[in-house]
Amino acid sequence: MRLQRVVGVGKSGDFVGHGGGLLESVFTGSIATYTPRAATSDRAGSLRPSMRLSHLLLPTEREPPSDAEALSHKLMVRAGLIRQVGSGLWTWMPAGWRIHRKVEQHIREEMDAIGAQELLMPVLTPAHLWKATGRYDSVGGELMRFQDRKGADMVLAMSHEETVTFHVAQLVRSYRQLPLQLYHFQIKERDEFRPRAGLLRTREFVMKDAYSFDRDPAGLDASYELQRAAYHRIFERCGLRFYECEADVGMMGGFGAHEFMAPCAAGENDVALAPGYAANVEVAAAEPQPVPPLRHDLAGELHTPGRTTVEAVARALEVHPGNLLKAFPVVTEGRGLVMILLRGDHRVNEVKLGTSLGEPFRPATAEELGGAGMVPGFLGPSAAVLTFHDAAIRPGRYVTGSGRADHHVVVEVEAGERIDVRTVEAGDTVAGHPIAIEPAIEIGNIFKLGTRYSEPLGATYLDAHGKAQPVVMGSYGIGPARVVAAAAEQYGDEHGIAWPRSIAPWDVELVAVGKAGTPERDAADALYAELTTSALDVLYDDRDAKPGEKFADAELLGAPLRLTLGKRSLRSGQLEAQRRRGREDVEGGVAMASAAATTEALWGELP
RNA sequence: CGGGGCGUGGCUCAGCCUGGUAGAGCGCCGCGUUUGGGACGCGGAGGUCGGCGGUUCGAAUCCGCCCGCCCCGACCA
Repeated sequence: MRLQRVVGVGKSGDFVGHGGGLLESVFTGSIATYTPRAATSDRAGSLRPSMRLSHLLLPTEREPPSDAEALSHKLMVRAGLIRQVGSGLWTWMPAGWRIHRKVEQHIREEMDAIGAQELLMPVLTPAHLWKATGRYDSVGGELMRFQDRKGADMVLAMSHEETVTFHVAQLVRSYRQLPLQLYHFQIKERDEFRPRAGLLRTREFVMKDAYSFDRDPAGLDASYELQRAAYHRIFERCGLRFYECEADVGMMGGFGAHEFMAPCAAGENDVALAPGYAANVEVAAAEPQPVPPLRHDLAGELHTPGRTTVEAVARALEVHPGNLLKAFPVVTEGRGLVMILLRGDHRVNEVKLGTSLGEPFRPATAEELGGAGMVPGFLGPSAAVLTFHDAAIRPGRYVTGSGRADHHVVVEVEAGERIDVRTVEAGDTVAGHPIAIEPAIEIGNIFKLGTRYSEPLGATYLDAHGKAQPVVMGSYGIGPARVVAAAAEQYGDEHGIAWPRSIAPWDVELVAVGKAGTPERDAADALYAELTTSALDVLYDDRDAKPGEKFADAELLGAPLRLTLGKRSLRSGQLEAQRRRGREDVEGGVAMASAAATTEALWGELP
């Protein structure tokens, strides 16, 4: 079962800041301290339970920052959750940090539940660890490097494989100590080329990174599966729409990876989706859409003056672009000039191409093509150059560049070896189902690392036969800030953010309509006091502001339930209640006499 | 790093072309009237106009260099 929620570190539900007299600073709320709370599966963490808005630093804005484009960026700044410090650098304001901490806590509880142990490793890291694994040189400008006052090379960790493996190398000696899983929440520093979209891509962010250490690949498979299942529970608890998909292993190295993607308009990854299938387009493979056969009357060499693009040639010859072969010349270190042929209507996927080639490549220059006797714009298969055909190229007749200017030629392509390097397109099929392509933000990933780090860092253990074996590792990351931003993307509307209840900064916002000293305000004060003893965390808007402003701020901040108490309530004995998701009024309201219990029940039914 | 855009009070912006006492709305402070969807009146506070240099009698405005921020691309977990 889940951990019991423990509350009670804080002093009370209220805080009266400086400036109040002695009498005023006697707290005005009830004693929320040490109130036992029922464990609820999608509740997270222990935070100061309730709060008066008049004492909260919540810098809401009527207008979004002029440079914001992504919905989450606009809304999170407007709602007073985050403020920018520099490019890709953000401060979490108090309300926003509550959300972040709730996400962290869901993650923490699920990591603990699979037996992972929390520790904390430093950001500042001696460079020799990164030199040992080769990443000091291989990673590039994203890794922040500098020297300390003694002149020692240092890095700011962008990930902690090196550090955690360093410890395991020292501390784990025996197979009896394995398997082992360690994790922490720590700042990562990545000097991104281009931070963007508020929190979606930043240069500094908190990451939960977990690492598994096993005796052998079968053990890794088991650990990986534990993490995979925990990830599903975490993102479900956070209320996100998400899917797991096949991923490229990228800079982490290793031999297996899945990404957890949250679909949203501002997402910077494209994901190919079909029933039972989800894959980053960087790895996605699908059946291409068929093209009609090439016109029979075309044959041999064709005069195509000035037609240097697929589109121009197809239009001039009145054929489908898929009847052409497109040539994509690249240069690799190991193989020199290489020609990649694709169907004319397809686009090369550079990540897939890199994976297929197994080495870095760059586009060939005009000079290099000229040196090989080729004319840009009229490229085609050439016996002189190593050539690969994309998997979508079926045997048949195609129009392709002839190798000399202003001429194309019809060629017969036969069956043969293929590599899959094209970008899949909406409408291609997987197992007969057409795929859709959707933008998404990566909120987590899991990698099978194998011995990529344990070998260079000497992380070995003695097996039952007394023989040294490298520890087999996995690595598992989640960016809580991206989880928060993804929720804002998915549940934001023109009024603000309708948080899933499990990560909302407060469970309920109580809006007092009526200024201080009125009977309705006194009633609201009393209700707040009562609610602070319930299982719910309440934000009490006790400001002397216009009702419209309070409602607008409540909708911006997005507590899943809003209670309103005003004169009407005193007359009717009913509070008004509105569910934030869909801005839907609770029919009949909530009886003041049993407000706490009813509100808890209502909250329990929210998404 | 390539292309584009922008930097004027806490926020959104005008003023710049055509040089001449720094403006508006919102927000903030005070007083009053208001009070169920971002009210109104009166009075206030707040800005080295991103920085440095140049031109000029005079620069937010013109010129040069630099810095910062955003978007697209490249790149990237």
